[in-house]
Amino acid sequence: MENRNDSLGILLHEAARAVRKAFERRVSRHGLSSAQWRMLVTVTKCAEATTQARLADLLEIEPISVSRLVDRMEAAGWVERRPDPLDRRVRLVVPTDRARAVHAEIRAMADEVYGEALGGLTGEQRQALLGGLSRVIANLNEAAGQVAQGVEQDDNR
Amino acid sequence: MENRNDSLGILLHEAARAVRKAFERRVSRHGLSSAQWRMLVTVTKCAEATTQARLADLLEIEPISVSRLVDRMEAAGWVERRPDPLDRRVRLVVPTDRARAVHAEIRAMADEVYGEALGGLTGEQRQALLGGLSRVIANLNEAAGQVAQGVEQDDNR
DNA sequence: GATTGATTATAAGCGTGCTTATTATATGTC
DNA sequence: GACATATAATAAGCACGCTTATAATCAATC
Repeated sequence: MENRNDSLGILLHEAARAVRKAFERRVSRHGLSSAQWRMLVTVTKCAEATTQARLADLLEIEPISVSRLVDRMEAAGWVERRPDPLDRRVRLVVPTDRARAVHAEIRAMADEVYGEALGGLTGEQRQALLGGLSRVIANLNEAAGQVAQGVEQDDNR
Repeated sequence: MENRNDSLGILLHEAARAVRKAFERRVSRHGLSSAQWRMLVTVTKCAEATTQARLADLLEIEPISVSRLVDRMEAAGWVERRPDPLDRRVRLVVPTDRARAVHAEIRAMADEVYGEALGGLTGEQRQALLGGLSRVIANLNEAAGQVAQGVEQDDNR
């Protein structure tokens, strides 16, 4: 505890876990995990029903992870799966009425956790923290892309 | 590319994952995961053999998580378990010769990842990021401690 | 119409964390 | 010495991420 090794990796690991646990402690009476909350936010944000493949893209997790997360959330009554009349491969995911009902409440809890986490930091320091995190993500994702696709010519999007 | 909802929780989650994956990609030929590397650093730092309970405390994970992590690391030849002559409940954990041999090399890889992650940030910005993370951890751990105390008082009718 | 290749979702199995419960051993008190 | 309590390690089973592999369906081409 005293002489903690404060390397970037360990700090990120611990901070992410602390936020996750603080959120889950607060939301425990709803029985919603942090990963499920991320899913619920994303599903709700998409105005209409959403394919699991699109959810995997938005959440940046693998399709199989979406599949099992939706399994549990469907069992818990947070989302429903509906067949797509246009494509029989697809199962569209939509939030349940119950999910829509508690959305604002849980959103407020999440904001409360963020406020608690950032307590004692000035607006400038908060900006520096969030900006630094964004930069770290961008740096490493860029590097990952280069490694994955080798030395490929420039992207023409 | 991805201009997304940059809430603290999501940024932390993604940054921690990006660092973890960047590290594991680099160290993959050693077959050492990020969690195992944290364990190895901690075990090596403790000059003498260490109990699993102490490791759980240092790593801030549960004893059962240590037990299974050590299981896998023992099978992979990174650490050994030895009986404690003074207390037959205890199994002392020590790094193997092989672990000591590659320690410096992997340390360098980790530093490389951190450098890559922090690329483009000034020294001041890096300080702000690391300081902000420390503050977040401290804020939430303090809050968790208070909640734990409250529960203890409330729980006995 | 049949074949080929993508895409969508899922299955199987693993790593890492958790909660809760169990076993073996130490330790303090009568 | 016997008993109650605390501690060290592990077991069982779950959530959530991953890799690799498979079935069903769609789209395009022959």
